[in-house]
Amino acid sequence: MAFTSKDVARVAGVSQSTVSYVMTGKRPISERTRRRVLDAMEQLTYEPHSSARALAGRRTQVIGLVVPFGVGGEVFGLLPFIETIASSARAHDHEVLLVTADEGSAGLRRLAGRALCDAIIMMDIQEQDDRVPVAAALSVPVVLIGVPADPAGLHCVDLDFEAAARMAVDELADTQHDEIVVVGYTASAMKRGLNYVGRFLRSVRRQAQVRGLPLTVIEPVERGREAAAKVADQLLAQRTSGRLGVLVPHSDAIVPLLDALRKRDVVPGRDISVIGLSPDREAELSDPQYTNVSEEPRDVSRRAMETLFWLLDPSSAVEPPAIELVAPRLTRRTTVMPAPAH
Amino acid sequence: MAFTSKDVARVAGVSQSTVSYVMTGKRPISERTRRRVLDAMEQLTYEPHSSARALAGRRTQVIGLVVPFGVGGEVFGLLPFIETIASSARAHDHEVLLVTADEGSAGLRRLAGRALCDAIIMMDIQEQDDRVPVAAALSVPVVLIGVPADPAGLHCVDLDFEAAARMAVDELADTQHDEIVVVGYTASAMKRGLNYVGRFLRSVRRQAQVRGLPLTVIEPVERGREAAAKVADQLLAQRTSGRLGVLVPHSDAIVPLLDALRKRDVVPGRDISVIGLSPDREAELSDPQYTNVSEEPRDVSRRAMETLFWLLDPSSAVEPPAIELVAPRLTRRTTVMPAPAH
DNA sequence: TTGAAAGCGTTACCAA
DNA sequence: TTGGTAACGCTTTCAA
Repeated sequence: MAFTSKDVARVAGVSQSTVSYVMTGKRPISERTRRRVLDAMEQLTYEPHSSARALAGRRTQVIGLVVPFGVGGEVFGLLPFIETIASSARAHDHEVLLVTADEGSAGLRRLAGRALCDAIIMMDIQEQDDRVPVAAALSVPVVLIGVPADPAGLHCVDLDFEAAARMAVDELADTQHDEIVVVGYTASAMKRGLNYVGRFLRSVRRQAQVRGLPLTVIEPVERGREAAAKVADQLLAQRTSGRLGVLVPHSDAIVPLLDALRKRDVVPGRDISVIGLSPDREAELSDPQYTNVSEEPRDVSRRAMETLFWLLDPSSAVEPPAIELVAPRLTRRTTVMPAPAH
Repeated sequence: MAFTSKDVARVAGVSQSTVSYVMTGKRPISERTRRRVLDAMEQLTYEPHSSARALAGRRTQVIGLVVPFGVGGEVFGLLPFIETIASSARAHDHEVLLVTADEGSAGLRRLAGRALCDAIIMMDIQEQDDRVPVAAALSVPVVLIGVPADPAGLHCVDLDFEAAARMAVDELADTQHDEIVVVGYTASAMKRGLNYVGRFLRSVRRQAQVRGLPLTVIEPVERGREAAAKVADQLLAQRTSGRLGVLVPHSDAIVPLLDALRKRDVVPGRDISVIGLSPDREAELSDPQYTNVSEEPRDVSRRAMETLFWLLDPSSAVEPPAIELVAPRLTRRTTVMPAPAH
């Protein structure tokens, strides 16, 4: 049998409303009363009933998190996002309610309609995303991790994929490569229209032009090692000159490709260059460790949560930008040929 | 502005309690009334207020999920668990509230004390786990994924690690190996006292004895490729006879070890045998694809949820066993030497 | 500085 | 088959 604030009030010899005011701090309380109430709480190991609190106070202290489950593919590297969001929520005394993306707009309507949460973080945004207009019309604030074509007034936070593309192209240009091939996304990823696919590819094209490098995009690319083998052969056929740089924006595709190249006695970092777009951990644990541009999930999540808590309490700080892009980081490892010393 | 059941009642021309009974179905309602209420709901896009419902009905329709975040290591292969649990919860019209393991017992007390959920699933159980007695004393049912030394009356569901060990040893014995080495866990995993570490190792020892195979356990094993290189050297020194079988129960260690062996021109499946304990997906995507015993996260999660919903509504089915072990599956790939044909 | 009491939006009991 | 109403355990207004 759990205790209520009424029990606490009785033990402390005060009114129930006083107990409430001690908890919320919304009214000055004499030190003597405060002590007695806190002691009573301690003694009873009192915990406030969250539903009662939410009903009366119109605040659930819950953040809804829409994660890309059940949508097929690309759950790679998802955990750091969830982990960071969960810990940030806890730091603000909020809980995290998980909703899977396969519920689509219905999940959003349920979260808001049933007053299950105070705010929502939505991941895995598509370039054209049905859920975005729905989210924008919701009675609770929504922050997107990802940038759709039309954010409909919602706050967005994401990696700066345009900058990521530029950094990768620049790295290859600076090290005197004379040709770039992008090993693109899978047909299913393209069909899902993930927002960053386009953002990355468009920026690669632009920057390759700026740096005067010929560019080919191999697309779609299927998964698995047979597909990787085919791509490897294609790359080697493509390699007219000696300095070909390969960009692989799809985490899953990198390791199979490196394996396929090695099997053909083509050593990445000596005979060919490869830069992946992937979590640092993948790049470090692979063999060979590959040069990568990181997706910075922790930074992105942290900023998204800051934006969200600002929306919940705008007085607290200065308004975050509507679209906030986190700078990627390129880490040089072993798979890019150094510039020839001539 | 959201509508309430009172609004629905007004539109339908019935009392508010009738609206409630239409939703819960706990009282016979004439078809005519039912239709009018449902129409009114539709018209207003009414959604019941979850906190009000939870307060009055003493049911939150929320499942608390304690996941191993923030505890360092071993979040490998976690997603299939979460994904299966989330989808099973939805199928029963329940939400999932995420709590991270780094909160320890405090998280459990909060979940139950604040009436945040109706039941709890706890993952990542240690052999001696402080949280287990706390969980057992809670006012809400708790199901463990994992089997602690003392389950304190709680229901447990997990892979049958004893059977997994037996299967792996039998596979090596049946293919005429004459020596087994287990590449054990990291010092940190051992210190955390994960429940299945002991369950697996004890069973390997027993079964090796049954099959009359000499057994060595290398432990602790650190992460990364230098550590893997050291282990590889140790294995090759160990290999007195021609038929050495290696068991690697730690997912993270398998690929680095395979790489290290290959670098030493020792081909797994020809010169040495390796069986991993890991998700199937890892075993398939690695190069070479290795023979593994699967952890069956989906089966384990599904059964855990069935047990949990039985605890919430015992009338519905027959009581699940207190400790439910899911049979592992061994998939032969390329890393076990076939028995010599003599 | 404190208390009493009116909600918050449901569920479920008691009557009709 | 239905309606009225008392909880559920808080927050917050109004009074003192």
